[in-house]
Amino acid sequence: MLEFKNYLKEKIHKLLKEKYPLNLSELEISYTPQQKMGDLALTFPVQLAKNMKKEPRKLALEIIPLLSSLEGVEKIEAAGPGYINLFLEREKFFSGQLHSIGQTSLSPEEEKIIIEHTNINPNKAAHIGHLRNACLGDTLGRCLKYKGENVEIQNYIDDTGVQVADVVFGFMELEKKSLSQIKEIKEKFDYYCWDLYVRVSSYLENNPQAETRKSEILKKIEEGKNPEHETAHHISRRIIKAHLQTMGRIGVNYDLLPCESSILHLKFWEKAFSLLKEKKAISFVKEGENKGCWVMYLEDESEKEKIIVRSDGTVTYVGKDIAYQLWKFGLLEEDFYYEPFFKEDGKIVWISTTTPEKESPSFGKGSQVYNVIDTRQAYLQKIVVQGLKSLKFLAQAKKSTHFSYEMVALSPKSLKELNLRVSEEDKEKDFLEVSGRKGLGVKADDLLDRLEEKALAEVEKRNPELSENLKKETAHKIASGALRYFMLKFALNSIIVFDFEEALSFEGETGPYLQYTFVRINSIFRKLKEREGFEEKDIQTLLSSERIPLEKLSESEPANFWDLVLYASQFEEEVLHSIRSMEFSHLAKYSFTLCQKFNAYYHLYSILAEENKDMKRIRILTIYYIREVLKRALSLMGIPQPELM
RNA sequence: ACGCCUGUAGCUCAGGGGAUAGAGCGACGGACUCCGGAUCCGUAGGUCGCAGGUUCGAAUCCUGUCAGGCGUGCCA
Repeated sequence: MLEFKNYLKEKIHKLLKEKYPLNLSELEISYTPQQKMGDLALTFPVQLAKNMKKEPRKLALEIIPLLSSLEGVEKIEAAGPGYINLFLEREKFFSGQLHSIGQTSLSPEEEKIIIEHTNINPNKAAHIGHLRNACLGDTLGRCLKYKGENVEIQNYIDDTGVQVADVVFGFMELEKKSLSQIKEIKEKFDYYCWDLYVRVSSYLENNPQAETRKSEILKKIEEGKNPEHETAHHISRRIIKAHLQTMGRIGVNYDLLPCESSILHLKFWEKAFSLLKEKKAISFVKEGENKGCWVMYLEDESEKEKIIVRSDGTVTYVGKDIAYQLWKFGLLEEDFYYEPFFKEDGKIVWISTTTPEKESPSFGKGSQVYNVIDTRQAYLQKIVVQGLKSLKFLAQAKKSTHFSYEMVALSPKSLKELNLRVSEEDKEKDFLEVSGRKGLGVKADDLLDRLEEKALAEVEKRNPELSENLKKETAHKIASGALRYFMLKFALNSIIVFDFEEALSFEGETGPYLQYTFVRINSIFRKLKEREGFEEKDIQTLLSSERIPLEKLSESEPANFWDLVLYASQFEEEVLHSIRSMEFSHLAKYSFTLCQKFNAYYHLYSILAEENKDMKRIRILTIYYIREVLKRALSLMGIPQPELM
């Protein structure tokens, strides 16, 4: 449809530009609210009439005869306040759609796009908040790749930060464990650290004098070559592996893990610092409360300046982030070294190091960068972009996108279910922020376990004859699909107040509903093969042989057929729309509606039992078309496609 | 105090100038001897927070206002 609309726009513009003041960009083509009004609606006459001081409806009627040469259009009508509605030639359109399956009319616009997502502190297990981030980032990546873009996924690891230091403190000071003792811990390590981190946080709150030791640990971790550093390194690497495994469960993976430790040791910041000073992007404060600091002034003068380098000479988090952002664009004249870290499905995830390695791919040097971080980081992201602007990297500043979304919070009901204790003050609230520090959160693996357990029970109920392995594999796919759809279906601005019952649902607007639809279609094809020996390759014969006699359809079928096909044809428009608006709930909603339309159709018209050959052929082609579109939609959302369920 | 976001059906949310405001859940009532009931069909349920304004047209844009959330660290 995207391609067809582009053709229409250009053609209409060409036909009308002599007579009317009309811009190609203003020529929006939308859909009619009802099939009987036609398929596509041109709304421009209303606006045009205003500019020309004419009556809209008259203008529409005046224009219609000029459009008679549009290909693929059967009928044109004036409608409503002055719209021009187009009726498409159905057979031609449907046939065209079938023949172009597998081709895309989207095309890349960038040299290379870098997406940074997940970014979990490597000191505890991943939780539901991290899952939202990963699902969004991963889906963005999948959609951009579908569009043809060259995409690199980075997962930034803050392996030298205070959060890791906290857990090092816990092991060394609270548990008095040596590194070898830590290595011997057999329990799920990210869970172990989750609890320890909570203990440390409350200990530090009650024992402020311990901060001295913590600062010392932090410093030693940065310095390297000491027990604190070794411990931190062990913890972070082991937890990163746990995170990669967790994310692997829902089909999320990465190309590169850039580490803060590498940024420190390779002196990325020093390079960025001299650049910032050289271009006068930051200034040294001699007077006042920020005396001795290097600060950046914001474009928006109402906002106060942001400290980049503290009066003791240490750099803040944003400072390091500016250096990292510069590197992503290839603007730093410095690079990491890389080594393989983890293998997944034969694909290597690389990690940054400080020592040269024999062979490694090239990373960074993006022409566009997306940072997937929740909305609470909006201020800091703004400063990172300001940094680029101040350095006169205006093009890169424009191509730096904060992919912002609201947080995941916990409902009071979920808290109760988790047996988490909450302060009196927090009890009053409608929802509670997830907090690793307080241990308030649903661990990602726990949620996935529960989803898999429930899915397995459902599979067991329906397909008891399957092998154990197949049951488990199917349950895993359903669990993953349920979670991914759940994380995608909310608009970015919407806070997800997490509720178990809702998240564990497999009915209604859920991932499994979409998967079920897909399974049903495949089931028809499986039966066609079993009963009639009809195979996939026969679809191609059906397609190429003769025309599709839509006139053989009767009663309500033409309308239902056309409604379904026309909607399915909008897939690529939806993908593009989702990318442009960075709102993947559009894609989720679209896929759901497509399934609803299919399921309604499915209940009305049978395929296997249909005796009329022409009708059967049309229906087979229809469900084939829907399956192909649905397949692509699911894969863009990272929702697995089970054989059965 | 300032900045950003949110307020739509009992609940969770779509729709973000255009034709009759939609889903899911929950409630109630139904569905094929037939391709999978994780499905489908129907009924009830709405002053789109409130008040102004712009427009041929406003849930949508603007202003004000009320309510809630999140930011505004020499934390990360």
